[in-house]
Amino acid sequence: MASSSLTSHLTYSRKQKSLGLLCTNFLKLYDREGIESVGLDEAAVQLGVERRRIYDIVNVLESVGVLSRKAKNRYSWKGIDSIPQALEELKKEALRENYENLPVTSYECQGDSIENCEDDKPSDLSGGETSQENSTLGSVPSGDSSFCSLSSKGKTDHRREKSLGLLTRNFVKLFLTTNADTVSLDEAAMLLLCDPGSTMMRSNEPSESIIFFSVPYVYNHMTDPLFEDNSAAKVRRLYDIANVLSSMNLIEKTHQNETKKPAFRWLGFNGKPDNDATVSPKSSNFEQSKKREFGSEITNLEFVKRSRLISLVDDKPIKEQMKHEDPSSQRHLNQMLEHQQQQQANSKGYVFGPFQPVLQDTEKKSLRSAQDLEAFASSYRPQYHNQALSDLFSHYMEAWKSWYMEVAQVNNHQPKRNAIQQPS
DNA sequence: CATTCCCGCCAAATA
DNA sequence: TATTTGGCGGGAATG
Repeated sequence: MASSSLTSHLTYSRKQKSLGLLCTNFLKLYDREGIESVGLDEAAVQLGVERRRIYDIVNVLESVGVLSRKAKNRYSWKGIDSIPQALEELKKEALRENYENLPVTSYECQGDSIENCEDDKPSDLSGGETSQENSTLGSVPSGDSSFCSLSSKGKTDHRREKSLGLLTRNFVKLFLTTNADTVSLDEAAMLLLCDPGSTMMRSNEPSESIIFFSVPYVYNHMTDPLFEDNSAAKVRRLYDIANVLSSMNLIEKTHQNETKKPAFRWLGFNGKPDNDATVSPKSSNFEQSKKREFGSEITNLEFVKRSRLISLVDDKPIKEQMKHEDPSSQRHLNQMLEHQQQQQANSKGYVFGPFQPVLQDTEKKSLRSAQDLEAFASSYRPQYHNQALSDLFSHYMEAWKSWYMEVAQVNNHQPKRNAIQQPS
């Protein structure tokens, strides 16, 4: 009770606590001179969110080079300016991986690593949810480790490296290695986190280059037999990532073909100006080095936060208090802040528009060469990162082909429920 | 109804 | 062991 809300009926909105907004605030709070390291606890307190949330954004941010894990509870701040560098790095890495897997179609090495996500779905009888603790067996140590990036192979095979960070990287790579700048949610979902135990694939002739963007109808994991109930759940991670990424204007949410399915468009660094009412909207012809600025000045957020921080800090572990103390008040406060922010931030979620649009000469040069490589790679047919993805890709290519044909022949109503399962 | 995605339980990973 | 990380999916808000 006692919610009051005399001044304004704060209609609770999910937007107010989205990861995107959180990311924006995070950036606004730390992306400035003088910051060289951030503590998770402070961040959580400053932003008024639970620890868990910080992990989320920090993980995706790290994938883009904004942060770097330094130690427990500590990250070193690299800054937004480090993004292009990181992207370049990612691109190179992606291309490298592609070359490795280029000559596909024949998996000589026995290997036959099970790799990839779990789910497997052993025979077992369907149903039976409650809890899936029988996870073991399927996931034996070693297994995947499918991603290459520098080193890190033996040692503690990050059992954990299965999502978010990796997912983000792959997601970005997808854009970096493709000339198409738009990918639908479903496609991304399928490429990044689908993994049926399928083994078929043959990919005899990839005549088409990128099928993605020429597929007549959009793929929908909800109705894909290969997706099988589970896995569809992981799409949630994509949403998370997408939100954070779009808060930095690295990508944009759109629609594949006009009233079609949702998709993401790659904006890259120095995203797009978009209608942002911050400072000079479009007066400057050149993207003069106007430095990125996230909404120029934070709202009076700092004040309140500060006060709260202080009061809490006063003399004991903040988070302790936060946790045990009735969270409603804090939450309330927090909501107010976010609300304010959001208001000033237009109703689109973009708070800071163009940031650091100019590239260094060196970087430009590097980019150029990278671009060449990319073109080369593209003309040579796109291939995807991890072998896992490559496999998946070819596999789906086949599936798509059949679907395509089917659709082309019938060309009636939407293709629904295609008999494609049971590849073997 | 379908899509988007926040919340936070609880298990690995670490200190 | 205690704490830190962070999968994972229920289910509420939103379209």
